[in-house]
Amino acid sequence: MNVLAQTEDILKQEIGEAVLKADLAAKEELPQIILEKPKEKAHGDFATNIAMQLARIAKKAPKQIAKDIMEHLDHSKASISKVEIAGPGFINFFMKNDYLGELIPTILKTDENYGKTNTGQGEKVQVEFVSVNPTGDLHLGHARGAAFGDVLCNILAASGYDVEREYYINDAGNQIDQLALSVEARYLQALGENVTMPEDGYHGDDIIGIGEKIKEAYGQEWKEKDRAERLSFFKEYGLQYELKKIEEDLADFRVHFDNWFSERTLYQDKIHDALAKLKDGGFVYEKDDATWLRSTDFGDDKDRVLIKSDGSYTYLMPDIAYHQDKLERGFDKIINVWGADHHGYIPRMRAAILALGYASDKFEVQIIQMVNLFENGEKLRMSKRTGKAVALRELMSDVGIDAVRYFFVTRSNDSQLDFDLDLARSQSNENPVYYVQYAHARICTMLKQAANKGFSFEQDMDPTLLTTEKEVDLLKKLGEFPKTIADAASKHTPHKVTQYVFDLASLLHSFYNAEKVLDEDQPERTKARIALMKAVRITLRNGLRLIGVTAPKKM
RNA sequence: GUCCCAGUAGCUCAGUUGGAUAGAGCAACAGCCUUCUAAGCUGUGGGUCGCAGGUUCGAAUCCUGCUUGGGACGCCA
Repeated sequence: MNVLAQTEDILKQEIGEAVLKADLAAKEELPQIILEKPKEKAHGDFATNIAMQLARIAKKAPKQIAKDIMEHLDHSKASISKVEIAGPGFINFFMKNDYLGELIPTILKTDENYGKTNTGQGEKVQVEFVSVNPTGDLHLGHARGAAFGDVLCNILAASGYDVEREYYINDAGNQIDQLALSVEARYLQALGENVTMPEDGYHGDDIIGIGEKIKEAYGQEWKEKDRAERLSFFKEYGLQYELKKIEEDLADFRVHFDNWFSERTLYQDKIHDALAKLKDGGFVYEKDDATWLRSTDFGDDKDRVLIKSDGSYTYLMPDIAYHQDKLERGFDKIINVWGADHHGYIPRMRAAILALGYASDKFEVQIIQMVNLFENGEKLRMSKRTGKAVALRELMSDVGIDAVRYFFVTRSNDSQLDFDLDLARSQSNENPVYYVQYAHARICTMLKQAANKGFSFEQDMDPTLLTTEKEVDLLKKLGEFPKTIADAASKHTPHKVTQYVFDLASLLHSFYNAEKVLDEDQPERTKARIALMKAVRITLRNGLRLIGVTAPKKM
């Protein structure tokens, strides 16, 4: 499936044997052989720095070592066409690139599976993301987390990991009581009463909508009722309303979850179990009428309250129980996608996990840095409280789902993102998503033309006819796709997929302008190029699918 | 004050677990549509990789200090 990786593996092995044959190092001294793809084409298909690494062990100059290795290489076994020594001791390999011939048939055959590998080997990974409190609209920052988490899951799944997507619903505790109070205020306001919003209430427009809806459905009915009963009803009503809206917004954003986990379910016994376990370990103590976790034993900079002096839990306590639950479900790794404002929370969570007796490397947090929104050259401040935040829904209809998703996964997650609304809105070449989609649409048009002109789509084409520089560049890039995805998956860097897809589109456009695909005078070459175009189309589409962006047939 | 993230071309950002002459898009400039989609292509200019030390054959990358911007430091969530 991954022909490029096979070529690399064989070459690495052959280098290793050459080192041994040249008697430069003993087998156990042999460092890991690293092949890199040189930036300069003139430096070959692969390069290795092994000679420099061996300089100490072999006690020879790197250039001499490189020469020794070169003389002991089996060229035919490793499909090498030429070897050069360059710079301080790099060995550059120019490959026969036979594998490129197999590439197109492989891609056409595997089609929508091209790019999938089993590098994850079925490792069970759970990704928990978004997990917004059901107290307001999803805004820009959440959208970035949603896009990141979703694409991360996509590439993990494509690389043979066993992935589960989970959303943690904070449907218990203080913020949900505040939601009930906010709904109450909006309801009474809808009835024309002059009530002020609670101090810690939620001021979003959506809550106003809830108040209106309750008024429409029930009129004055809830105003008359007992307050506790009323608040209890408003709490459930508001929660269901908010959750439904969040789920719909996410679905429209093409983000779906396998599991929606309710915080409330922890209150049956899981919190007690977790607390008991922490107590058994001796990591819990009482002070000032509160119950504390001695998280400083595990690297936190201060101890943390688990149960407040009024007897209620802090946010941390159920969250510890939640993480214990997740770990007990047998995942090899749980990845949490959190906003930048929660990064200070990591040490205490990690401490709790250690206190519970789990290995801390099973727990990973990906921090999504802030999104700064710009409009008319001015920075807009986002805040849930002021209700001025740009909602995801608004953004999707404004800018388009493809552009939003693409934009968010273009940047590395741990770097802040400036989102220019005017730029994202503009349906022009400034927007990179069109560039990639256009490449796909272009190929589709070509293939349609090919069919109209009666060119055959047979797979019996001759790949050796693809010899121009642009063709070879395209082929090599196509061959890198599975490795790129696997790499992005293992390093948890979805933005590498966006980068790849952009590079491939760029090569396609360049090829398109330099060479004509459909040429009646050269039927055999045309056949080969049509096959190449089909392979590029498949790869672009698969890449875009991983990002969650559509691949239009025409634009 | 402590901790986390970032500082790379005018702007927004990449930079392959330390590699060769640091890249892309946008912006600027000059070209390319009787030819499969010009939402495209080709070329040019543009850099003290925040600053200063250190580690080594080699540092944008690793270490230390400093500096700038953002964020977090609650018996809120």
